[in-house]
Amino acid sequence: MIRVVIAEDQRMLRGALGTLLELEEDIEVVGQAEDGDEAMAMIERLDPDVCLLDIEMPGMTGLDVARKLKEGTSRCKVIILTTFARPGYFERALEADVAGYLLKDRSVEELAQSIRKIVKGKKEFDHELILKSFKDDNPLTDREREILRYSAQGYTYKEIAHTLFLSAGTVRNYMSEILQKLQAKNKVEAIRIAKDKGWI
Amino acid sequence: MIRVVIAEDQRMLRGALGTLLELEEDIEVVGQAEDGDEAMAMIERLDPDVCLLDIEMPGMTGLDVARKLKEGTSRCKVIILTTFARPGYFERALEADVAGYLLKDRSVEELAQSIRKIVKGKKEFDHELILKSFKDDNPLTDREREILRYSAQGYTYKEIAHTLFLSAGTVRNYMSEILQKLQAKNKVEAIRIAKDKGWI
DNA sequence: GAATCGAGATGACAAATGTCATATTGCGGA
DNA sequence: TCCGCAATATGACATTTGTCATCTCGATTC
Repeated sequence: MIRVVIAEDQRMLRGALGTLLELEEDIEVVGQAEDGDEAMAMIERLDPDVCLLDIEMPGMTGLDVARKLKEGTSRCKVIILTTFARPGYFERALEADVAGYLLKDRSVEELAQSIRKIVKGKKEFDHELILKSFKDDNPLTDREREILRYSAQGYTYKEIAHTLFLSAGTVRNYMSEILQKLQAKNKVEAIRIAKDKGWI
Repeated sequence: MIRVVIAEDQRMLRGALGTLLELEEDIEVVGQAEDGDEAMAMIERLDPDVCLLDIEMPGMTGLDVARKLKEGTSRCKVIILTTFARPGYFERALEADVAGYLLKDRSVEELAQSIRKIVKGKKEFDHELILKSFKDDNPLTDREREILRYSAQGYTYKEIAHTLFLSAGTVRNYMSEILQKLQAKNKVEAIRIAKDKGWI
């Protein structure tokens, strides 16, 4: 019997997934969490074979949970299950050594198949992801990403400079660089592009 | 037997929903669409009792479909089924005379109950929505919304002015007004706030 | 018919944003 | 050791953004 924990904040999908996986002969859903923190606690307590993690959840994201599990001693295999085919997310998932990264654009039946393969030690990544991740490499440095993130919150350069202990001019320079890299004509467009690709 | 069409772009949820509703004694899922246009065609062809429409789909949104159905002669009851408790969406749904507006934060079992009630002529709206819609009223005029939407795409005022046959100064004036209404200190923040509330 | 209102325009101004050239420092590799 | 690169800074500059007072031109209302 494969013991599974599901972490997904949207109740309808979480419940449906639970019911349908439970219908499979060889799978047992031992826990359902609605946010990252609950998932983390549940995995440590129940020691399942596999956990399914959504990325965008309140509190800890699925990627946060994956990173933490990697640091710890858990033997639980991690499957990221998300809507977003964003190369940025995928990269970060790879860094956290996940066993699978699957899109919600699959059927539950296919998901069950993937779970079985992963338990046997295989890796499963959605093809679409792999293709994208070659093309759309994040061109931004850490600093640039940080500045773009603050900008996206609505901070002015002066405020960002103050927060990061930089001069306002430097922040402007970074933004100038960002705009060129992303081929955007202004902040707003840069933010849109970067969000779209999952770079911030 | 209650005949239902489901329109939802995310395959996993669509499939799961289909399977689980099909398990109910009195419900029959007669069609599943993955975008708004397909849903529209399917509803006209199959004449179901109820359709479940996601809002954010490629092509026509669920709200678009609801509006079109209202104009036409279909007797099909519309249920909007979405993640977003945004007052803006809710208002627009009411204008399209939908029979239900439910969040994906419910279980499938509860959804089935709501479908039954709606078929009998009742209306079903998620309480959360109703509360929010009193508080967070959209303060923006149509013109202002339009301008903010263009801004959110990354257009400069000059470009927006050109598109809408206005002067650049007028566009700036509108934005100035928008910033005050939303209590934002700049464009970026205004866009963030408005998106958050579902106003654009 | 006068008062009022809303959409749109204008101009002037201040502040923020974006571009560019150039300088310093420190670090990692050949 | 020397080279090059990345991070940071500065100053000068042009452009865009945001604020405000004021104007015109229909509609609407009284």
